[in-house]
Amino acid sequence: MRGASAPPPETEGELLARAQSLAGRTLAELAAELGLAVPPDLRRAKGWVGQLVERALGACAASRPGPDFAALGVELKTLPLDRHGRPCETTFVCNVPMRAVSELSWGDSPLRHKLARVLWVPVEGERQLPVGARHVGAPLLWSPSAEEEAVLASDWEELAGIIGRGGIESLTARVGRAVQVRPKAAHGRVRRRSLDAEGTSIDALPRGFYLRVSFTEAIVRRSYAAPAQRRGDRAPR
DNA sequence: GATTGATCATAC
DNA sequence: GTATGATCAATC
Repeated sequence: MRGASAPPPETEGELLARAQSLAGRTLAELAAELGLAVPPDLRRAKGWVGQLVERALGACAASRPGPDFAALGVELKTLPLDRHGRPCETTFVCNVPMRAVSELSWGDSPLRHKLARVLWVPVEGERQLPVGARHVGAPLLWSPSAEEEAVLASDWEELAGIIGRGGIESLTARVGRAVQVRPKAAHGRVRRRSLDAEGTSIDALPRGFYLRVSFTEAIVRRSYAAPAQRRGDRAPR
């Protein structure tokens, strides 16, 4: 992706204010300001919306490891919503550290670190809407509540336990209440070193941790339910 | 219609 | 190939 990029925000408040200034704008407007072309659809540009918002907010380069806003310790996630305010997709969090997973407790897991502080930026995501016509919604700076963290930690223990015992090949996306493990690769022939139940090294398809729709839906629903107590506010536009 | 398993683009 | 950003599309 070519084009310009905003300077990085220096404080969380500045980041949030900048994200709020994006609310109500269309992706075509943001793209024009950054000198970027809008793709006809996302089939061949699946990360385009996320990268566009990264640039608009001055996040670090998209391909580098670590938080999007390194100095602030904040991770940026765009969240595609349907007309009812429900996420259209699950949310990728991080790759599964196949071999190290058995040595990691929830406290030092990549899952906890990635989700410690997240700036959620909702974006209209229905496929029938032309990409450029989609609106950015009101942002939400989030950290897991005690209840949310308890669910995430329990999922980590269960999923990491299965993988740590060499069960990666038998692990399906049905396991986990808030988090699930699914393939994460460029194509089906990609392999990564893992361990089977006997501790023998095997080559397995890389996997990632994803947040279920029900979990992210609850996050956005709560955040817009409170302000909506004043007369009939609805999902962000 | 929702979910799972598969896949796409880009930077280094 | 690895890591970033995710959505697609077959199937349940």
